[in-house]
Formats: sequence, C-alpha cells, structure tokens
Amino acid sequence: MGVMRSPLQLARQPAPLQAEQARQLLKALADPLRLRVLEALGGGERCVCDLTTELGLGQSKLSFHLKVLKDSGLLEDRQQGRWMYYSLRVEAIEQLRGWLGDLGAQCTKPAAICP
Amino acid sequence: MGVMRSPLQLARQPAPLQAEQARQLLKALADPLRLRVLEALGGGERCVCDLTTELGLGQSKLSFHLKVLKDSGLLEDRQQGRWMYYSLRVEAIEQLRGWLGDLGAQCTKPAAICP
DNA sequence: ACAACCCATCAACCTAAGTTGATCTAACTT
DNA sequence: AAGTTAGATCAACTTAGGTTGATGGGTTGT
Repeated sequence: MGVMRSPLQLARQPAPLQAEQARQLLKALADPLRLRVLEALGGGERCVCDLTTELGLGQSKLSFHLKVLKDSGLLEDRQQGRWMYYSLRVEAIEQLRGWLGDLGAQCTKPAAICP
Repeated sequence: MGVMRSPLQLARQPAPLQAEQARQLLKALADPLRLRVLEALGGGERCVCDLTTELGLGQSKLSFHLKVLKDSGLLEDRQQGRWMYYSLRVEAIEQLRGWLGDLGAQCTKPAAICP
C-alpha cells in the first residue's frame, strides 16, 4: 500500500527531499516578510488577524505570503469559526535541514584538475 | 584585534547566522540552475570551462549564477593561470543548517488563543 | 434575514531577477 | 607583438514575483 501524496504535500516521515522540493522550500523561505511570519509562528500557532496587527501588514499582502508558505509545505492551516490558524510544519524544516546536510556531506572528494 | 569582514563574507567559525544573512543564502539556493551548479561542485572544485560543458550552459549565464553564489557566501573562487576554480564553502551550508535548526527548535510553545 | 467580520482571491500595476549577445580584460601561446 | 583563450561585465530584453485596492464567500452575532 503506497502512500499517496501531492508533490508539495510532504510525507509525514522525514523522507529525503528531492532537489525540486528543496528548492520550493528555499524559495518560500527567501523573502524577508515571510521570514518575519515564520518567526512570529515560531511562538506557536497564530490566527491571521493576530499576524496582521503584529506584523503591521495589509490583509491581502499577508494572505499572499501565507499561501506561498503553505503551498511550499512550510505551514499548515486550520479553520476555527471565522478564524484561520496557521502553524509551522517543523517536519518540512527538518527535511530541508537534512537535504542541506547531504549537500554539504558530498564535498570531501578531491578536486579534478582542469587542463 | 578585531576580525574585519564584509557583510556577506562569512566568518571561519560556524557563528550563528542572522535572518538577513540566512535569507541571502536561501535566495541564492532557490534557483534550479544554481542547484545544478552546487551539485556539480559537490564532487569537488571545478573550473568554469568544465562547468559550462558539463552543464551545457552559455558562458555568460553560468558566470552570472556563479557570481550570485559567490556573493552569497556559498562559493569561493581561486584563479590559476587563465582558469577560475570554484568550490563549495561547506561552512556556509553548515551555518544555514544551524539557522534552520534554531527556527525549528522554537516551535514547541503552546498556541495563543485568538478571540 | 441582515449586518459585521475574517480572510481568500482577483486584476492591474510595479519591481526584481534571469537571459542573451556583445564587448572587455587578463593570461597564456607562438 | 599579435593572436588566442578563459571568464567577467554590460545593456537590452523577458519573465517571475510582490504589492495594492477591490470583490466575494463563509461565519458569527443580533
């Protein structure tokens, strides 16, 4: 019984990341505003209304970035009444960490000489 | 005697990364072509001429991306005769890994309730 | 049912980032 | 010295990404 999952919806286990998946995470992380959002969410799950006031952002703007983060797999959301709660997916971060580890682990081979 | 270094030229020790520095690394990593370059460099130091043929890239294009990677601190270069050699800076990768670790470590706090 | 509220989505706009071909410099070759 | 090669840099263009204000759908409160 194979585990069905969409390309960006990462598996529950810290399965090794492929380059393209890693790139999506990296791209999502590489924005100052989104980093602020993540830092805010480091303190735990928050609703959008809190985040807007806390970060001083327009509602539409924040919504845009939350979507980017969610689509990358870094966040998950949960609706409760009329509020949306967002929280970090630590697993995604761990996977990316693992991927970076692999990248760094390679480079111990000797150099190839050019001419 | 203080250690003089430019903002993106990272220190030799795995000193903790600041958000902005991390962001530069993330942005540099978040490109498919640059990931291919890094993978190629995972095998060790390479000269530009090798990389162009190996990756099938225009010279100008590769040069552009190498500059981005170098400016972020992910690569270092070395000139020998008329060849430029590029190699991974494992330390930068380790720093980013550390930063990701810190980010993930935060989120164990309880959720704040909204209304 | 109506009003108020939370948030996602859309379209138009604006800015940043990657691509391409050309030019320029520095280092070897003969 | 003249020619060749490796690679950086530049300007013009193209594309991708972020911003803004408006609209709409779902949920709660009266």
